[in-house]
Amino acid sequence: MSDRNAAPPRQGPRRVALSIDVVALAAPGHRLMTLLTRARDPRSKERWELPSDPARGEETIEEAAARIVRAASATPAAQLEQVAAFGDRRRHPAGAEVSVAFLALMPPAAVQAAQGAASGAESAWFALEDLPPVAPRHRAMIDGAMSAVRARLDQEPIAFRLLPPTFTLSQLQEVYELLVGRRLHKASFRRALQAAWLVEPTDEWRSEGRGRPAQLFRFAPRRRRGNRRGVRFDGLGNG
Amino acid sequence: MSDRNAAPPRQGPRRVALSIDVVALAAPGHRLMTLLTRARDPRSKERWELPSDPARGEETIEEAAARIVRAASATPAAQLEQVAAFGDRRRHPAGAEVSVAFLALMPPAAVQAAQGAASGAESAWFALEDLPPVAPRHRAMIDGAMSAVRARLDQEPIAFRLLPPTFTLSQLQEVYELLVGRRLHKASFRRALQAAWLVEPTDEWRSEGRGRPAQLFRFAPRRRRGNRRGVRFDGLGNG
DNA sequence: GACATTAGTCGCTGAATGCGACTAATTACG
DNA sequence: CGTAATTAGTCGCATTCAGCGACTAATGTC
Repeated sequence: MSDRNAAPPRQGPRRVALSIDVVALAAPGHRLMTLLTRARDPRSKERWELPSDPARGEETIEEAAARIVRAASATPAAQLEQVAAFGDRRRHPAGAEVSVAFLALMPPAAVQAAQGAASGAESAWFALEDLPPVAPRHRAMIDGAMSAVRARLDQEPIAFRLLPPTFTLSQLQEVYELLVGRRLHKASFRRALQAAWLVEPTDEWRSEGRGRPAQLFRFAPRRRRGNRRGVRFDGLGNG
Repeated sequence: MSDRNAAPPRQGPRRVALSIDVVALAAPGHRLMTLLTRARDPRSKERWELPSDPARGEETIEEAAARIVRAASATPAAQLEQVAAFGDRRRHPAGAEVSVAFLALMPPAAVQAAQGAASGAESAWFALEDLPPVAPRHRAMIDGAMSAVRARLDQEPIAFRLLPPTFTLSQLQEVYELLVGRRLHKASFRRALQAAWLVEPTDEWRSEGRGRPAQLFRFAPRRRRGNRRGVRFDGLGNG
């Protein structure tokens, strides 16, 4: 991608201060969490911000996002998706004119790994409903990332990237409930799941304290005779 | 992280050659069309490219997209939506390292206006299935724009922006069919439309040559008791 | 051993979808 | 004229699908 700073005709578009910012999302316990880093600019109004950095010379913006996640978290992202570019006048902590936001889906292990670190670490996980103040552009990115999640939830296997490789259907349902923001009916959820051919059972069972043990499943999508059929719920009540 | 090779705090992110590019979409006759401009760089491999320009100093990226449309077409966009940022290694005609693609929904009048202009004009409309070669990044943007259209078609009033203020239901169905890329069943389409409370009839009728005259409708969405209900079709056959 | 707790399934009801077949109103053509 | 062709618009059936309560199953707690 060319920095043809040589002589002739055109030397490419105007140069703009551009940042890549990452909304890392995890669902460890019973709530959604995101990863923030300490403000690097001591004059910054807010004390926390999204992991962010400019893209380097020969780096793709998606590669940059992956690197930024690795720098802020011990665990790499299970999946990276672009959210949008933000080029309005909302303030960015590093003063970027334009920023590209990425959504990083993180396995629950990423949060547990961070818990072990010292509490004075450079980055920490926060519950989404209880975030510290962040710069306006970062707030817009977080909101935009959650909207994107809800919009794509029934098209892409987002929930599975927030779970360990093997999980119970109750765990899966809980993640879906966190993402769509309401309770789902158990029987309907499982029926929709079966129709979508997304999971297959393992022969393991987990007994988690009280109650009947649950069967473990793994993510195993099957393209069944071209019937791409997402997991759709319209208005499931409480279950 | 960051090239902090300088001395004091931080002086904002690295500057990157950034362009704003627009996929203008229209549905004048029985096919989808997009607007291309003549390649501005005489050494360019391709002779046509998407309307494109860097964002100016105090301009929002969306404002820049609106300006770019106005520069390439006499008619302004009926609606602008961001598609995505493209920052991979695919070639951009102006050598931009990162580009933000916008989708511009254009009324049919935009194409008729352009037909009147001289054939040697700086921009021209091309049928989507029969585009001249464009740079790889522009091709990716066009494909991405069409994917975005299909993904958002049942959430947002995209089809209406491609129609004149008043239209027949057959016209509306044709636009939907062009956008989703398959035929729809007439009765099911109208039923879904009615359930979504998106149109209201006018008292005008249009007789278009042979056949029974059709009633004209206008776009008039109603938030009916909180039932946000898009126009959903799963597998409508031919009608 | 009764009870609480969690997992998993069944089956009914009402709503939504796929689709063919119908009526309606106009032009084309002999 | 009158009949066919053409486009608009509606009806109603058969099937599928979503919402939901109620049930059984397997474990731990007291």
